[in-house]
Amino acid sequence: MSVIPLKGGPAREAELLAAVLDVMRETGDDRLTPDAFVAWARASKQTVYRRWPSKAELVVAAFVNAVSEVPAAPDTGSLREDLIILLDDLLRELAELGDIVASLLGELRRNPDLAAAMDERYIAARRRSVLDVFERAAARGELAADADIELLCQLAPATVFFRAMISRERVDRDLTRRLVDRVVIPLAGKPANTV
Amino acid sequence: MSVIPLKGGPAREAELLAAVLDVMRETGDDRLTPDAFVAWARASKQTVYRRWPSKAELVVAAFVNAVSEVPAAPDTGSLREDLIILLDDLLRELAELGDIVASLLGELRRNPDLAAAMDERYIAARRRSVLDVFERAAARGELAADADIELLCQLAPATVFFRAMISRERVDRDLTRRLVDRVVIPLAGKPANTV
Amino acid sequence: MSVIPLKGGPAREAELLAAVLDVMRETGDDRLTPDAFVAWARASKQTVYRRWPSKAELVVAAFVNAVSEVPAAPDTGSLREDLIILLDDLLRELAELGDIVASLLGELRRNPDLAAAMDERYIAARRRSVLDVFERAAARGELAADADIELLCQLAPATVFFRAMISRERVDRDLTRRLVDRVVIPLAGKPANTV
Amino acid sequence: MSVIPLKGGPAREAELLAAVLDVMRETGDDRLTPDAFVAWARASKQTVYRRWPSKAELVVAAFVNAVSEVPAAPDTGSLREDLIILLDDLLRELAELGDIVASLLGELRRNPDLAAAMDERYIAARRRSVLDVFERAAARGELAADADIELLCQLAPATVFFRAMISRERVDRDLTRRLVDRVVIPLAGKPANTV
DNA sequence: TCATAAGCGAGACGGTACGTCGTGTCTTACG
DNA sequence: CGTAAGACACGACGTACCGTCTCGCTTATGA
Repeated sequence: MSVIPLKGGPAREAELLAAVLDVMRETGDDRLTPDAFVAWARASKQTVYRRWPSKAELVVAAFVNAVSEVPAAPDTGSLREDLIILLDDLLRELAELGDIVASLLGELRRNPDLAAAMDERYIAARRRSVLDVFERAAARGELAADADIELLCQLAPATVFFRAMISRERVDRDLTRRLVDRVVIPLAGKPANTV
Repeated sequence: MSVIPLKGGPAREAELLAAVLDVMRETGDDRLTPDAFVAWARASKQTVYRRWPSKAELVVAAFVNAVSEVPAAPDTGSLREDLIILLDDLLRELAELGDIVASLLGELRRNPDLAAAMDERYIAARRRSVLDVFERAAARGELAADADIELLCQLAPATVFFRAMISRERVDRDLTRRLVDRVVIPLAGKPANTV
Repeated sequence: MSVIPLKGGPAREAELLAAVLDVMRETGDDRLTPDAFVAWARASKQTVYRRWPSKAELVVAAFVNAVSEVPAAPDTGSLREDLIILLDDLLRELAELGDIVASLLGELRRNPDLAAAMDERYIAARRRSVLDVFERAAARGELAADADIELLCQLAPATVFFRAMISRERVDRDLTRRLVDRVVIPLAGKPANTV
Repeated sequence: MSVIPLKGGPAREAELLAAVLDVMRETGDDRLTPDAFVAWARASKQTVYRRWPSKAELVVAAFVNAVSEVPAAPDTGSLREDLIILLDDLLRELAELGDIVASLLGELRRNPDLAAAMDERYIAARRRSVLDVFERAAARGELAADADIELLCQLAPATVFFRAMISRERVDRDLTRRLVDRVVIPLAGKPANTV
């Protein structure tokens, strides 16, 4: 019946995860129904559910697969430049995958396993990148000794997320620069007047 | 059949909205089914759907109804105290209604009307409170002339939301105080006294 | 609000019953919903339900009201002519009100009160007419002494009803004449060969 | 979750149709609700609605399924005996399924597809049986040459239906014998032996 | 070379949520 | 008090969604 032989094995896995995003883009947003998905991917329900035991797990897997290709933390030698690069990356991500994140938040809240996977494979990874940037800046002596790095590294991403997810305000490169130049750098840097 | 006469009119509306949260608390989280709800509230589907054309609209209405009772912005005479009060209020709200917000974010993203209602009745109202606090502080001369108030007033709530909704980190009074003392006040305050 | 003063009293009753048939004719068939009815009749639910405790009772009342205007049994002096007149009357009735009868049969079957009302005010009345005709024929000596009048008087109406209600076959004046000339008269009349 | 595997395919179809009558018998009469039915049959709404697009179609299908098992027309060699067997069969059917027929008549009247199915699978099949009986009688020379067979074969069933459905009079074996002996046989038989 | 198993596409299925519609009761305001 | 207007409780009805299961086919691997 099928003229095109269908692949199996791990290659299929990536293909299916990519199909998740394709269907979401196609149909507009996060309205991904199993039937629509398997029809689009020419897959069987069994093939999908064998790998990911629920739709939420599938979507999380597709999401972390999509964002896992982002390169390592930048290292321009400047805290400001590194932060801007990271935040602009986040901007792009949310523009493309924000719908998925939003649709997952409810599910994550009541599924600890899923939340753990999302945290480990996405949140923690990004946090690591930001911390790397800050640690390099500290090594370069760009940071105040008493800077609350844990809080500092969260302020800008939190604000970007807040505006993208909750308050639905505009999020653009102007915002990321304001955050870096008026919030993070002033709080992180050695105060000029103490020199 | 019914021995207890049931209320009608606008009084019923508030009763129904309160019932939404009751059922959600009862059943654990956002699993509010129309049948369970009308059974709990001794209401008819029509009675509900006449007022709110979908479950999402009902839940949003219940949410904004629940948070609309919060009193006006605090005015202790101190920016720091005012901010701490506001953030601790936010803390309480998210502890109680965070599940609802999380479960709504996906829906809000694809329903502009719903997002508008949520923004107008919740986000914008809270923003107004924070802005009031900052404006009073400015009037008292507590703020630097060039402070980016729009950004400043968003940093702390955004971080609280981020940790409560996305990164699922602990959110407590210690956090709100760190945010005020190490982020908002340092960025807002006049650097005059350090000269 | 209403510029036209609305009637009350028994006159309204007949008006409402007539409205039942009007709405049924308007909307095609027996799909009579209480809301549609009261809107059409500019009446209140209470006004209707005070008089007829259920939709079925209302429809039965409207039906018997509609068919109660049929004149008395014919008396042409000829059994054949009388029967044809009666059957053609039945034909007209079913053409106009057959939908109502059909839609009522299920309800009548499980509502003895309704069935009794229908029987008394419609079935029995018609039966009386047919029996009258037969009795006059018997008085004229047109009937065989051993004719099973009870059965005879039912054959033709039963066949008309069967074709109109159950087998949905064509029912016309040709059929009524066949019934009279080939069934009822041969069975009722004195057999020619016995003369 | 389900430990007992459930059948699929065409076997399920007959099972479901049988369940319709079971539930109807259980709940008394035609009060068949989709929810009660699927619960009783351990079926899904989709499973039912995929096959029969409405409750009415389901009930009609269950009815014709139930009556389609009736054996072929009797052939005792005697028109009278054959007719009595057929009418007594009809009697049993109406005693068991009369409620269903009555509750369907309204729906059949406004749904031509349903009426066609009912006619083809029930009415026409029964008519064929009666015609067979008459044709065999004609072949045996039991019928008058000018007998209106089309009408004749309808008289007795019509009367049985009329009394069972419309006039709600008693329908028993005495009636069927009266119909055969005083109506059908006298009208059908050759008058030769009376000469 | 053939058979035995494992993965797959296809899709029916059980279960449940969701929103619409029909029926009869009740309340409110008006005449 | 009876009425018009219409909100309401109750429950039937049909659609959509999620995850499980079965069937037959293809493809690898084993004898």
